Amino acid sequence: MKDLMEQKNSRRRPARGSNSPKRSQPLNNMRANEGRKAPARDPLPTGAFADMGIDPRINANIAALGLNQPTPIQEKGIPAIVEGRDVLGLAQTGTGKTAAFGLPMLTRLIKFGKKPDPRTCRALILAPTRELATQIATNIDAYAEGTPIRSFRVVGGASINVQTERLSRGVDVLIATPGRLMDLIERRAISLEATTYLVLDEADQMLDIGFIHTLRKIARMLPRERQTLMFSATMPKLMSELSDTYLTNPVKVAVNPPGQAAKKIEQGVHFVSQGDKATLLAEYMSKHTGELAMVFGRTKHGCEKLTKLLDKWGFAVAAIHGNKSQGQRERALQAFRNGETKVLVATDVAARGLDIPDVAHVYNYDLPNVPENYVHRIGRTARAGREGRAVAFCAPAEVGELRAIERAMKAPIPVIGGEVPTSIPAAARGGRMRGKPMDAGGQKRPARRPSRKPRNQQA
DNA sequence: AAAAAAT
Repeated sequence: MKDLMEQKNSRRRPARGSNSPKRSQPLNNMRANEGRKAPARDPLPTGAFADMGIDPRINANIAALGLNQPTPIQEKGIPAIVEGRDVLGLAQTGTGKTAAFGLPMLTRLIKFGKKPDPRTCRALILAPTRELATQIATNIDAYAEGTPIRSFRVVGGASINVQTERLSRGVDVLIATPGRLMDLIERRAISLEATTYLVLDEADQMLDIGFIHTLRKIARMLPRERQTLMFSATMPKLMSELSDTYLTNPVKVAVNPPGQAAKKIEQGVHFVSQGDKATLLAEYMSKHTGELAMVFGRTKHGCEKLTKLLDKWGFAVAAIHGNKSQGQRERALQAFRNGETKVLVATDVAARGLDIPDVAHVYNYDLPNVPENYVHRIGRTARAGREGRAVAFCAPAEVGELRAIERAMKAPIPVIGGEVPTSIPAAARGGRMRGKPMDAGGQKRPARRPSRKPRNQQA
């Protein structure tokens, strides 16, 4: 199967296959281990993951990848999943989620081995964006190398015939975005009747109207007797409703308080007029040339415009958003991962989950209109224990969004530049109007607006 | 109100 995925990708030459970024560190660890042991022996299952019941072959693979020390979510989640329990995981990406569900699930697939029938899959992983599905597939392949387990990724924007053809042989692990999967189901290219493992990744992003409908339809096609793993960064009401529907007596695992950004990210907000944002961005980036930066815009069109401008100004820049072809999206991401382009301009399609270890800066060129997306966006930096910076550009019209973000994060973002727009009452910024609640009333409303509303006595 | 996901 790998050949198939590779085949599809190999139109572009640059050695792709394992684009695992975590290669460099791992080797040290391996050497350290070899030193202590007789060389050239079987990779004996040792270490924390083996103790949690992970298959020895998989264990050897992840050791080679440098995964030795389980992250909190792995530590809590893996034993439960190995046991066959349902799990509800509250965690952002970057917490080791993919391994947390991937390792134990693959272990079980090996343990209860049986080949998949044609046009069936034994396990299904659903993700909200194509790039995320691709990333998960890459990781799963790396974990499962040398085992009989075969995985395959199906997403939109790629030839459906190739996918149909591959599915005709059946697959152990299917990684999919909902739309394309539904299409394949309707074409009878795949049936979920024998799928006894379901993983919903970034589930809260799949709650959107239109998405959730497809999700429910898909979920109905799986057997009731199955193991379901659900991961979400936040837990809105609809989310817990969903988990009640799909999970049976789940083990709940939460790592770092929901809605809170990781700590190694140095954050700041710079107030600036909308028209001066591009120049300001160029200034910031010029101070850190050679370092990877992600720039988030609000609209596809806005991202496109900004990309052209930055390109004109000489930045090595690429863009990723929903108006680009899948090929362009993949090339942009690949070039960014390689460091060929230092700047990636993106809509919220890239806000979640993407794991690009070298991203040093996140610029919120436009503030997100969904406050939680701020946390996801800045989570693209400071990965794998590195440091990262996140700068938000706030135009006068965006102050409302800024406050919403601060409320969601339960913390103010330090002001690092520009003037706090004057239309905002001073009390609301920083000062927090301590002590005296009402007596500032006079200046709270900035002067009284002329008539407009004939309302009552006033005017 | 915007973006994503099927063509």
